[in-house]
Amino acid sequence: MRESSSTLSTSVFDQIKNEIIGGQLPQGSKIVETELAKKFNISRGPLREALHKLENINLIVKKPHSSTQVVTVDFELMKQVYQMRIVMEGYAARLAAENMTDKEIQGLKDLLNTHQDSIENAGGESYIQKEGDVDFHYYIFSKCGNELLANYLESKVYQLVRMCRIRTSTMKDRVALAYNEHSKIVDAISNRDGEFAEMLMRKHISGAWETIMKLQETQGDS
Amino acid sequence: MRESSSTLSTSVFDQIKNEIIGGQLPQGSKIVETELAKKFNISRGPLREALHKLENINLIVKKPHSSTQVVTVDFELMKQVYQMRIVMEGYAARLAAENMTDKEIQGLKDLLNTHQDSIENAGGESYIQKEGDVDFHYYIFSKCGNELLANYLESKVYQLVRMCRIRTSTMKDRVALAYNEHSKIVDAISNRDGEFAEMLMRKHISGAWETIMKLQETQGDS
DNA sequence: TTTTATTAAATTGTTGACAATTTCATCACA
DNA sequence: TGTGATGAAATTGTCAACAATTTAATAAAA
Repeated sequence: MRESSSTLSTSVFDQIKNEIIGGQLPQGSKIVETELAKKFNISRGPLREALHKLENINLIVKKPHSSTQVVTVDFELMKQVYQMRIVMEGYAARLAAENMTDKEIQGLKDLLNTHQDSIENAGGESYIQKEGDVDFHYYIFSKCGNELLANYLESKVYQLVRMCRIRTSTMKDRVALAYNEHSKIVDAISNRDGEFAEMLMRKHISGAWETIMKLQETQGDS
Repeated sequence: MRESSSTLSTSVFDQIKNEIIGGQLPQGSKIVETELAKKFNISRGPLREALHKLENINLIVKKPHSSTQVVTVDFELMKQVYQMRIVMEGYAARLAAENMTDKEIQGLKDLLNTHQDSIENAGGESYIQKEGDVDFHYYIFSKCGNELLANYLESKVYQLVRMCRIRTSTMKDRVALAYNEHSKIVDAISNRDGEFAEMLMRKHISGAWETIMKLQETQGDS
């Protein structure tokens, strides 16, 4: 996506991040600085900085003088992550209704239309909708007017969301449902009804979490 | 408070943090690694790690290859910080009402009583109540059952709150008012009414923000 | 056999020197 | 006088060696 790798540390940070999210570095696996440094052909200095950044976005956990591990996204953590989404994205929707410019709201409507098209054309192809879902949520919180909020969601919450293998996108039914819910949220924002937008967004994400929980029960842990 | 400084990096991190919050390192002042390293008698390695951590809790801002500055807490940032307090602490109160054990709720009631005593004894001495206010809020979000949420408030929000010089505690009237509002919040939590607790907490912090805004207007910027 | 010291190996924390980049002052030129 | 190029100083980024700490492996004792 972004090509900001002006320094070795940030470059390696991006690479390791992708490997963790992609699963090449498995959850819970032990991280040894010397090994990783050799792997990326850098010294331990910038590597340690990269690891620090990864720790700060909750992708690895460190104990001083001791072990460093890739985070394990268990059920409890995922529950907390979705609680954070519920409260933060809910409020972001409220702020968006209050602060977005008319032009930005029009952009949101356009985004929604492209998603509708892609759903119709792909006949419910889940992957596209999944990306669409992410785009939709990104659009709202990145333009809500509160950088602290947007930055936290992007840098800490969504990294962990990506690491959750079980996705609502695997449920075909939910694609259309999600679109309808998105549509109502856009209406509320367009009507400048912040309170309603917040409530709808909370319900929307709560619903996604309920779906994940059900899948978790039927599929077992992962 | 805490004496966790098992490593040079964390120790210096704590020291610099205190200097920033205390004002010895003024807002907006330029940070030079070599200077700071000399000041604390450490090399630049651990210092850089400390600076990275400080960047992560929003106390300094870095541009790659370029300037590093202590954050400037202007009105816009403070507004965003209080928005975050409103939404996150509101939700924490909801979770607390749902998740706190009976014993923890009793502890909250006890805490409230000690505050009442200190108000009566000190005759409205603001400092004590200010600390009491902080204790009250800390107690709730640290026992809400969501570590991510608690950690966020502690590490990213409250550091910035401390840097805001203008405090509601300077208004004597607000001390008693705050106590009453705290009391109602405790009742809602005790009654396991999460929705009400969230609403009350939102109102409580919104009120504090309104007070700050008024002071800001009369006193001018700072 | 189990438990507890003791010691060696592995790993992280720290340092000072070196390289790359940016910033700022100086000077030439229009 | 103002503007842009040039180079020196300051500052950050990177490296490889060293020190401190933890982990494990081994041996001694109960």
